[in-house]
Amino acid sequence: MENKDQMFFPISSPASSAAYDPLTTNIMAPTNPHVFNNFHGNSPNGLMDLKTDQKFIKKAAEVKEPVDQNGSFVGSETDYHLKSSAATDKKKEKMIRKPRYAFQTRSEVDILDDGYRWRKYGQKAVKNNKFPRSYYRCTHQGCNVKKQVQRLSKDQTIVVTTYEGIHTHPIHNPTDNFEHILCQMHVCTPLFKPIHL
DNA sequence: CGGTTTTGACCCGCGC
DNA sequence: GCGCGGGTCAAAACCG
Repeated sequence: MENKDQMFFPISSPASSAAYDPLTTNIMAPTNPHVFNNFHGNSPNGLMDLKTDQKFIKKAAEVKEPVDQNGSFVGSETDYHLKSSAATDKKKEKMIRKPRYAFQTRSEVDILDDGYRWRKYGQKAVKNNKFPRSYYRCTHQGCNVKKQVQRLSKDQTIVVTTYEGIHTHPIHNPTDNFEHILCQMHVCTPLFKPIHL
């Protein structure tokens, strides 16, 4: 497969903007507001029939890596099953997982501003990858959406962002953000597809 | 001073 | 049972 770039938004980003400032960064988003509206469940033709109260339990096989050997995106399905009666309440709570969606973009910066405000709560080294994975949580009160951001080791220009959960509130700064997005884009939306994990 | 980032520790599930 | 890897916590540092 030589055409692996077709799934990406090639984004020309100012290399100086390496640091993430959610209050001032309005550029370099990989997608458009319609896509992200799906994440808080406002879209009538919502993303793959999301349900806001969807509750699953993680099966043994968790999603490991949303990208295949070719460097192309893979929407490998997260394996979920119903609660086991044997588990304790606390364990059950821990095992609940929300649907996850991964985006793959080509960008010089790790943090792609999607209009929401995020707080970083962790960073981990990833096996077989010289780049760390960062963990973020939505800062909006009551919104428990998380995302993970990491680069591919074999192509450091590619950033994989994995979202978990659905926003329960409107986008932080939709209009300004989209203006910048359009300015930054080289390719348009039809090539961009969120994949259900 | 309040919100965010950093980072080591901790927990848990899984494979061997 | 043990080690490894992924994910989260939380205290300290940082910053506007």
